[in-house]
Amino acid sequence: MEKKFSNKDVAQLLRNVSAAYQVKGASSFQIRAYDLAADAVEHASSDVRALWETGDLDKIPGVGSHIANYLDEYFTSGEVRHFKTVFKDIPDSMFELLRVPGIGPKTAYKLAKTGVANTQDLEKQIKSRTLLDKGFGQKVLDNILRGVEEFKRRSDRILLPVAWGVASQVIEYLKKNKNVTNADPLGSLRRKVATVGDIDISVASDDPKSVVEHFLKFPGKERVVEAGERTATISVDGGIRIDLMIQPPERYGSLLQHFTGSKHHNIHIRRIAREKGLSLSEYGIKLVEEKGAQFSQDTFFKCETEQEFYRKLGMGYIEPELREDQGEIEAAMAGKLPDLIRLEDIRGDLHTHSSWSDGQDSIADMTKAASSFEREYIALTDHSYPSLNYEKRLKEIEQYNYSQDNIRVISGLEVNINADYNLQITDDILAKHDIIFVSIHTSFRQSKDEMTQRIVRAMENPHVDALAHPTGRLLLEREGIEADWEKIFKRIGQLGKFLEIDGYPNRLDLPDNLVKEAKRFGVKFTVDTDSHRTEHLKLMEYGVSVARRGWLQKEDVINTLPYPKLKDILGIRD
DNA sequence: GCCGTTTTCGGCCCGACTGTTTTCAGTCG
Repeated sequence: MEKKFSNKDVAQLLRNVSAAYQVKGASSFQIRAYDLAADAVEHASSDVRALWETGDLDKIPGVGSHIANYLDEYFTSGEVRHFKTVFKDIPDSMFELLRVPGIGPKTAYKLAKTGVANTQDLEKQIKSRTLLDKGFGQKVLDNILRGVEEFKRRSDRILLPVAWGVASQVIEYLKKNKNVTNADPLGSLRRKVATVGDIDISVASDDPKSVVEHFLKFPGKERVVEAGERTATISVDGGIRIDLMIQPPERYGSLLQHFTGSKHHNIHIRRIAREKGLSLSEYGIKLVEEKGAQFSQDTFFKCETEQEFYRKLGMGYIEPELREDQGEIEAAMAGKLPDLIRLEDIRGDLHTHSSWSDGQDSIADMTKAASSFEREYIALTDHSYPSLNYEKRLKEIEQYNYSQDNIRVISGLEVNINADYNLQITDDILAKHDIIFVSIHTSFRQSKDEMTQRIVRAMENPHVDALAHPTGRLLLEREGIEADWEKIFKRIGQLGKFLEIDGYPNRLDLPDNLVKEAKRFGVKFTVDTDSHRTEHLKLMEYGVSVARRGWLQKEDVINTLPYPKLKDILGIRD
């Protein structure tokens, strides 16, 4: 029951209203209003139902008085009378068919009306040619069928590092064409969102035709979805779509800016541009009407770089990770953008596992590998299994520190917070280690109040330093826990303790929006890999990308400190 | 339906590709 009211469910409801409006030919602005509200709800940093409870629904940008009233009715009674009339005469199957790529509201409606029950039925009916004489041409049906096949195969989203890997291969391949002067990822991938839907790539070239031809021959290609003059789309293994966009080098900045998004960021800056009489596109900045005397009538700025693009709009350069319309535009205009943390700022990794618990490699191997990444220190934080021989493990770490001076090894543990609020092991064992992470690994579905208490009590234990992967989410697998984050952040801030940003690919936890929130409470962070084998140690960049999306600077993150300072802050004795 | 540093009314981002109803609609990003 509770699931029906998640942000994702509410967003889906609003998208369905938008689709129904499109079928019924409502005003395009009304349609867009529902789409924007749906996006805003889906990406809101708070639970939409919690906002409703406190009467703060209209604080979500894009949700105004009308939609707020409808949602009030929805949360109160489970349905909305107005929406029911909107959905009248529209078969339910339309909304399922909409999930197939290439099928929009109009087509979905038409299919549903001809009696297509769902995607399986759609596939069957296309193959048995029953739809041919019902207003669909062969080419359209072929295209839909390919969409259905793709839909069946693909999972909704891809983990950031997986997408990054595919994109890197494509970019490397593209650069083999001598007409390609530059190539970069675009979209949510470039903004380093935790999961991405498809892969967009930009290319700077004066010979787009040859680049498109080259792209269509990419070795991993499954099929060509479309191919034009300066854009093309292919799909690769697993139904992942790769979009290519090409502009000449002198417009490359405009292209990057346009397709990096986010949609909301671009809508906002275009609104600001319009107020200045400017129109923005992937071709550049164009003067549409004279307002003030800054520009002559025929001015057109192509923008070779994004820096130039933002400068022309009177803003500082906005890093891609910030482009979510979460205050970065205002900050850019006021010259108050943060100086974001970089991968090079990281000096050590504070959350890793060895073969003492569930890791694959020995402490010596983990440490050598960390040293090869030029880390100054590494904390081994094995799980606090009750059966572990803690004394022997501590001895091994101590001896290892004596045996070399390339890297400092810090003795640590990752300790479960039990459902009864107690920690997995006793304080006397905790006291013998230099860093203690606590984390939730059981009873994920406790009530919000219990969960909040559980975490706060654990953090109040004087031996505890940091909360590891705070929400416990597993991307594409499991939702995070429900807790009163504001309360938790406030308490951790008071205690002067730390929140972890876990960079493990399917965690990326604390999530970026909560990172930004926690920073407001003065909380400091540690960005770690949670490595379980030596190869994982290189995944630090993904943790850093979460930190950047959360507006963190170097000084917000304790493992940017040199060891002597880190030692002080963690209270490590010699 | 949303929204406000000239506005509570009158605007609302911009363009590519495909198929086909050859002047445009549908879909996508």
